[in-house]
Amino acid sequence: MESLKENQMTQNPDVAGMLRAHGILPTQQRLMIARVLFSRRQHYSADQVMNSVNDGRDRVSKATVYNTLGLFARNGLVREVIVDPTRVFYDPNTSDHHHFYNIDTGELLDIDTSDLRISDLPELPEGTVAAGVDVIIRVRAETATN
Amino acid sequence: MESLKENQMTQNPDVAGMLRAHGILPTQQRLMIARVLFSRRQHYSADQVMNSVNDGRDRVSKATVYNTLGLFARNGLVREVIVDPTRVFYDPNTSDHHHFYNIDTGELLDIDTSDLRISDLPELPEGTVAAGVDVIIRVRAETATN
DNA sequence: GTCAGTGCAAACCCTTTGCAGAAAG
DNA sequence: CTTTCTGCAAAGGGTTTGCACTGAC
Repeated sequence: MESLKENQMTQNPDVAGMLRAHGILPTQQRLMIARVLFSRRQHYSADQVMNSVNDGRDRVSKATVYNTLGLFARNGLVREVIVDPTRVFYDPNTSDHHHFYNIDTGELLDIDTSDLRISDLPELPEGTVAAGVDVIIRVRAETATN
Repeated sequence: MESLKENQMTQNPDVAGMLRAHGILPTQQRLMIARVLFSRRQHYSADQVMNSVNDGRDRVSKATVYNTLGLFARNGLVREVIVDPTRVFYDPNTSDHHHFYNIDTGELLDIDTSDLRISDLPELPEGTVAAGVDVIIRVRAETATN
């Protein structure tokens, strides 16, 4: 039990604390979902989270997965990435960065802010305040014969 | 009949020709949809196109609206803008440009390329070729209490 | 014991599809 | 006349919701 806990800790520094820090009560299901997101630190669709969480014996329902991801996003624990009209991706990396999106494979990759500079930001439309900047570089598989 | 045609021409330079130039057979319904897109030159969700096209007496079915917008997008007549997981926007402006998206109102505004410069584009992931760059500046209504 | 969280299934909404009838060339 | 397009209604797929049960504190 102690070793299990230690093992988890190495991969996921205090997930429960992260949840609390974002005003989220750390329940079992939420912890399971958060561990998936923060151990691999990739991008996940709700469906992928569903599968990753439920490959073991302990199960989390679909409704809870969706509700929890929405909760995490609202509270700033993860970032929603909108690149595909058919599904939302959740990104555990909330620091300022951008994305490659492979339209053939559905793969999503981070682009560090230092690798892409935006200058001459235009004035915002009247009566609005900035809420975020998303840069998506769409790519295709080179071999795509199409 | 002549004056009607002239009137349309002022707003929409040769819509039929545009369709043909993109390899699209200009049928009545497609012309009606294209006229909506190219007379006001704004951004439309499929539903907004549906409503605009069908405010008159001549009607176009929902299936045809969706299929036609998809066809237009595949053939490069319009650009799909993915900013909201709940709906796709269609942009009759196919020149290189970016967008403001008001997450409160759903309003979409163009940003000219000259008003926003991207430099230091990172190397593409191995085995991929560029397919497009989308920059979305998300804004909120200033007064949003939320 | 009280209140928030969870699970299930059904509801939702946008979008796509199957197929018969209509229109275009 | 042949081929493509259109319309309708039904299916599809990701996401949300209603409500009773469970678990957290």
